[in-house]
Amino acid sequence: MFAQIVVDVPAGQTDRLFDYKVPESLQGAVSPGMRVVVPFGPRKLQGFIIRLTENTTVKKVRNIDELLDVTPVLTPELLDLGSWLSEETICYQITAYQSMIPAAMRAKAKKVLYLQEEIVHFPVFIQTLFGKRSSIEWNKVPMDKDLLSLIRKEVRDGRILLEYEVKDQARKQSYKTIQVTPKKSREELEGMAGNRAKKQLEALRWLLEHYPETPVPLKQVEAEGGFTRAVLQALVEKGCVVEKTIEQYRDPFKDKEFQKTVPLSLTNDQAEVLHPVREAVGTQTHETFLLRGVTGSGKTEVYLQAIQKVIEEGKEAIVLVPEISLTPQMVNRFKSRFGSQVAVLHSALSIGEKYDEWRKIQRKEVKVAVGARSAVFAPFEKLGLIIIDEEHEGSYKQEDHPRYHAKDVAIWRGRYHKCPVLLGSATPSLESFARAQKGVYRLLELNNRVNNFPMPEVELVDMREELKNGNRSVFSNILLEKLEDRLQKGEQVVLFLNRRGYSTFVMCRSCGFVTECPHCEISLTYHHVNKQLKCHYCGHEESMVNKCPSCDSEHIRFFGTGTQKVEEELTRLLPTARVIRMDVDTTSRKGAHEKLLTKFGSGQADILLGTQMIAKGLDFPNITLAGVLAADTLLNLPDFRAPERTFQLLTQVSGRAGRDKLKGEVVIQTYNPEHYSIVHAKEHDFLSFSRQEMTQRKVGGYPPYFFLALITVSHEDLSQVITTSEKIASHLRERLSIQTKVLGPTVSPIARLKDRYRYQCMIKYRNEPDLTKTLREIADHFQSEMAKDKLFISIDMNPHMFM
DNA sequence: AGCACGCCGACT
DNA sequence: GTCGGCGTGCTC
Repeated sequence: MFAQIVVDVPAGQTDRLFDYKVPESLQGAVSPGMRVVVPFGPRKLQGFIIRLTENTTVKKVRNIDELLDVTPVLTPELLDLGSWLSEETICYQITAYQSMIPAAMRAKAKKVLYLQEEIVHFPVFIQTLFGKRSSIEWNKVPMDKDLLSLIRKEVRDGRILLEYEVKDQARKQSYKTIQVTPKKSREELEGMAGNRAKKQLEALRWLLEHYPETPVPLKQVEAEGGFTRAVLQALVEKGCVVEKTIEQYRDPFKDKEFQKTVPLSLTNDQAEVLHPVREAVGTQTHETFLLRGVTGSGKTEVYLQAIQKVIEEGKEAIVLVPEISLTPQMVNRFKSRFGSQVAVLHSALSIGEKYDEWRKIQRKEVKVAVGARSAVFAPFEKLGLIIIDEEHEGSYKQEDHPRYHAKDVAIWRGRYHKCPVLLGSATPSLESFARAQKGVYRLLELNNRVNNFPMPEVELVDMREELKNGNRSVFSNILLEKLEDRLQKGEQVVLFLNRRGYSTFVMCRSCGFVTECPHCEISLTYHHVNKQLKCHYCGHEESMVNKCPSCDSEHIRFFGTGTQKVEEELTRLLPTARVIRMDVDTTSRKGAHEKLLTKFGSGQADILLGTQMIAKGLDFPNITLAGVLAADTLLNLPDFRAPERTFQLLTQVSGRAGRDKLKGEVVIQTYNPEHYSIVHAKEHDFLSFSRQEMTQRKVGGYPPYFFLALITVSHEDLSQVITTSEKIASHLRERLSIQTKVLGPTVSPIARLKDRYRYQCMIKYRNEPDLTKTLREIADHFQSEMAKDKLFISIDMNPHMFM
């Protein structure tokens, strides 16, 4: 028997199936979707079995080395999905498959050196390298030329053994238990009476008294009974007790209690919206629903009751939530309703915790998977419903390979399982909304808030006027007044600013010199905490200078305001205010995100100041004011979705205020108060916004009227980038139809990133059936031609980021 | 991707 | 002669 295997080498030349022989010992144990270790040239690699065959045309087949799974990690469906995904997003098959399983199961190949003789017989260099060890990992060996050649020689002479190992990182957590075997123990007790094993005797008596029937964790026996492991081990050897290793899930929610909730009674609107979804679940029909529901209209309850139906039908559901809003609040709602039937796949979990949650799904121990983008690959086999909450969110598009959109994957799986897909949002993406209006998706609407609370009053503040009136602070007078008012009343405020750090750029006022990242064409952001200048794109850091490096002047000033500076201003202007700042810098530590939110929720702070991450998901009744400090930061980005993102963000931030009995107010500060995305956001008017934005898209030739593909070429050498991107563009113009527009090549909005110059070509098309094929040819052609030259060509179908 | 193999110039 | 530089091609 033979197995066709995809090996873990993401390269054009190896992006195909390799045949291996299934050794006798593994016959019957192997099946498609399992991970294996195979020899590949001189190396050993991880691979996935795609299918099993009876024959092969390959002359010199080698054996599968090792089988890593008992149950396939990829179901037949996921194997299919992976090959579709690699075609659709133009990535290697192995990349697609690897992204479907948790990181812990992606075994990495390792090279290890083993000394074959006494260390003293080796040259000094090698002695110091190994120290007291007899083996060392290759990647721990310093890249020293002389040392490497020395090692090479020793390997050739056989004095050092070079081994390739594939280590499965998947570590199951387990603990040991012991259980007494009463019959054997009684016999032994009598026999032991009077002999020297006093402790053993004691331990046996203790066990028989306290835990005669159930297994007890070893730890517990040590703690409660005060016996040491040595004593218990002796009893195990005598056969009086049996030892068992019990596998344990790491429980990320172990210290938390979930109050059980029951389905709430629905409003008429909710019931009307829920009905067709439940029906589709019941009749097993694939259909994509777009649920547009204003903030506070009770979408989540609709989700919960739709899932209820799925569980009643004996099926399973996936719920996707944007990474950023995978807050405890959101998770709680699902855990509270469905308890232990829920697995949560969250990026804040450790690799081990993610692995455990994933395994609960694989073993069918749960019915619902709640998680960010990659949870769309949850290995369920009886899917009854896939929900994508906040479907317009950019985080559903993966920005590196495979560059998939969770929505496309969800719909593919929905078709496969004949189950509905439910997209929900207060501000649907124009792509989805247009499809719903054309009848491709079915549109469902919730136009009223539960309990009919009014939408908050939104006030626009023209910051140009403020400047004219001599106010140079980040806060308009109106906002400051309202802040003071809320402080006095003891109500809470959220303030939103889309820039972290202290200031966005640092400029010398004498000569105009701006400190830029030496590796990117991006100005450095000043961080006040450690007085460092940081590049937010490559992570470069340098310390702040007092003098201009260009003209020696001391007139260095900070421009552009970030969250750190706002925090400082707040404490200056409102000394009594207790402020919590939430951005990447304060939430990078594990659990920090949750801690800060809990602190705010329990009223230990008055003002929550933050970036994107505070815009959604948080739902505190005492917030009566939401402020957007600079609505234009998003609007001015070089991206055709900028108005759409601005509208969505403003709507979301508005939704934070007044979610309970207290009336909410919103203040939006802007330099573009007449921009349609801001005006319509003020009026909470999605339909007018979408109508106007659609005409913009039509004129500009953007989605949903045209599809896009973006090709970015990058290299350390600028001229290489230009010639290559020109070649690609002209090749595309030759191959693609006349209606398709190939724009560029032009400089990328970030012209240089991590020491690489960047150019891009944009393809706008409506109907181009062979496009992915053509693009794959380009990728193959140039990548193999220039791979050694460190030329990168990235191809992004339906791009969401243009930087 | 890694790695071996092979061909070329520079040295103990 | 041998070592190590890099270009080429293969991995079931």
